[in-house]
Amino acid sequence: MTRVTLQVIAETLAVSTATVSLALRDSPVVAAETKERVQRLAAELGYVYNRSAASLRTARTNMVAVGFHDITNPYFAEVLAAVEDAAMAAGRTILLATYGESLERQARVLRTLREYRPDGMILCVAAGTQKEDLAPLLASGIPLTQLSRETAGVDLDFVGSDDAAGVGLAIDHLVGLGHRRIAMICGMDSYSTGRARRRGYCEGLAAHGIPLDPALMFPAYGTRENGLAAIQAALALPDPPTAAVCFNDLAAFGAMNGLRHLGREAGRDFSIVGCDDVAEAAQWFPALTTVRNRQDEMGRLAAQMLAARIREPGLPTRRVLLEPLLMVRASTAPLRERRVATA
Amino acid sequence: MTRVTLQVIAETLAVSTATVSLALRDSPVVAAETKERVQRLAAELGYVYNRSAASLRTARTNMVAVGFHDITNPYFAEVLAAVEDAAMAAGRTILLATYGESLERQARVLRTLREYRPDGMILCVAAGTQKEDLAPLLASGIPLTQLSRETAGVDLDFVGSDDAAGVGLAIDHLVGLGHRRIAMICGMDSYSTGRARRRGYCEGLAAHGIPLDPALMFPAYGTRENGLAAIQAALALPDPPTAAVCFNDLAAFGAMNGLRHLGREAGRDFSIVGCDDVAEAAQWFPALTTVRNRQDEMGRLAAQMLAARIREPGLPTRRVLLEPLLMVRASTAPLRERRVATA
DNA sequence: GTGAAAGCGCTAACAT
DNA sequence: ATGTTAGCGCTTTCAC
Repeated sequence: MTRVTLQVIAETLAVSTATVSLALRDSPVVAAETKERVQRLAAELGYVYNRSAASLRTARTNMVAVGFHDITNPYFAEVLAAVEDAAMAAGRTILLATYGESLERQARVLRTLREYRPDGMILCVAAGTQKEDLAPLLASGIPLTQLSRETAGVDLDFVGSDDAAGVGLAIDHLVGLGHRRIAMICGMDSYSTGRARRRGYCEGLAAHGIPLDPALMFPAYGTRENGLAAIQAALALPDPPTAAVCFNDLAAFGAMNGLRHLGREAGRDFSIVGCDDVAEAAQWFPALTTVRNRQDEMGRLAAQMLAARIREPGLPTRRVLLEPLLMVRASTAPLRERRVATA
Repeated sequence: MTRVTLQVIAETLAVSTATVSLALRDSPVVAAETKERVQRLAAELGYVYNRSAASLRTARTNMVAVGFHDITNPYFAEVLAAVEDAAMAAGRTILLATYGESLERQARVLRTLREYRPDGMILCVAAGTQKEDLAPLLASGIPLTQLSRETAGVDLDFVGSDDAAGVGLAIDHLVGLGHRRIAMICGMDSYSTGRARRRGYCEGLAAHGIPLDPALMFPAYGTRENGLAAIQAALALPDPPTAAVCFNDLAAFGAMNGLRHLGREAGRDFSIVGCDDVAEAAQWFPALTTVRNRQDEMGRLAAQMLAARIREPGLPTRRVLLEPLLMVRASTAPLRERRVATA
């Protein structure tokens, strides 16, 4: 069984491969009757277009490479789904790779992705990524848009959310409820969202005249486990907080859980605000008050911005910050003085 | 700025492209000194291997196409992460596409994926997929392994979990706690996991001599929303259940939530068992008793089975069912007669 | 409206 | 140890 290529269709039909190629792409220049015959035979023989071959010729692959640090975090899974959807709608397929927070693995992965010659890339970089880490990519001039996390000093399209503003919303809400000792749980300085959210925290407190207490900040990656550990540490403090804003929902879930281990409950005798608004946030008990970061829109926008740049590489660079939205639910409550309940 | 290919390296160094090609792949046949020079110049010029070109020649792409119905469900996101990890470790990159439960979109997607000439495919098919839907793939002979959901009547590698056994474990557990009116929440007959889990439900009840009550089955896709709706319907029954096993964790979360809307609580006055054991299951309140389906192993195994078949296409077909494991946590409790509490 | 021919960048025989 | 040559399957001028 010989593999079926344009060649064999051309020969069987006694036309040229050029004609077959045109016919299969439904070119108006080919006679309707010829098109018809070609297309029928192609279907009959089970012809499958070979994109590698076409790419070699056209220098277009219709692939978008997506490099994410983590797709196990529901937030990024949701963003990825949106990217995939938008890309597919535009006729492009996703080439996917992940690297955790490893710069070394990220470097390897980015190189490999590049070898496939995607038409563009969408990246959410690993923590600690510097301008230099992206140098090969930058030099290659491949259309590139950064998503969620941005790298300092590079002139690239970027779509993320206004993280500082988002945390600001959370602080305003908590202060409005009477809280003044507010912890910041998780987030790190090694990636932009961590920095921005910390900034939002600091500025938010300042705006309300609340002095910053470094003891109330618990830097760590935003995971369930770290959220749990942080809340425990926070409540062990001599002068513990009465509320916390968390770097992301995962950390918030962990924190709410940790609270429970200590016989406390978010929304009753402690207040927790998350960040992201993943699908399960609304379903938790108590339902999580959190900052919505619009993963659908972020993914879709990233795909569209990339598409625009592929179409027109000379475009000025865009940096879009999605407006966050506070979703007030049940994990926050007015401050009430805790009665001393030491058994 | 002319693009750098083997050709230009060859010319600058006054050697042949064959030598350059060999040298870059670190072939032992090339003189060490030559290799050295070639590799240095390549690095200097920022040469990037062109896999499209290589693929055309070698008929290998080192891509694995992954077609999933949904990556927004944390279960599949976790499986995907495991697949990606294993594939990357074996030097392959993931080409990703999703299609929800749409057969029409699935058909398009599968065709597109095939055009990229991946070395193999890993598929979790859309609900309702029949043998005929996979016919083009089957005919093409591309290495293919099915994951989680299997299609009746096709002779393909498959890795999933022993879903019937898993639900059996859940039923045993609930019956052991004294429950006899046990609902089955979500799951549909249009995909194999739905069928298998329903079978596990029926057989589990039968094994304990409990008659099957069709009114206690609530077929639907396994989503949070459907789980919530189902539990409400279940509790509105004249003779309501005292426990439920859910098609998956998402449905279980929805059900626990629905319970709460009705003033009830899983693990106290109702028992809920999930299926999958996604990351948040252990963190829920109450922590979800659920059947662990080992997404890590499933993803890894799928990648490995596919790799084996790529290496040796003649291999006999394998069908592996992972042994499920019941994780007993806090959402289940001994049956106690409800005091009539109608206000 | 269709065909001939060249070439995208690489690898694999085969020759030297 | 290195070079020559052909060709993977497609698209694109350019002729006719």
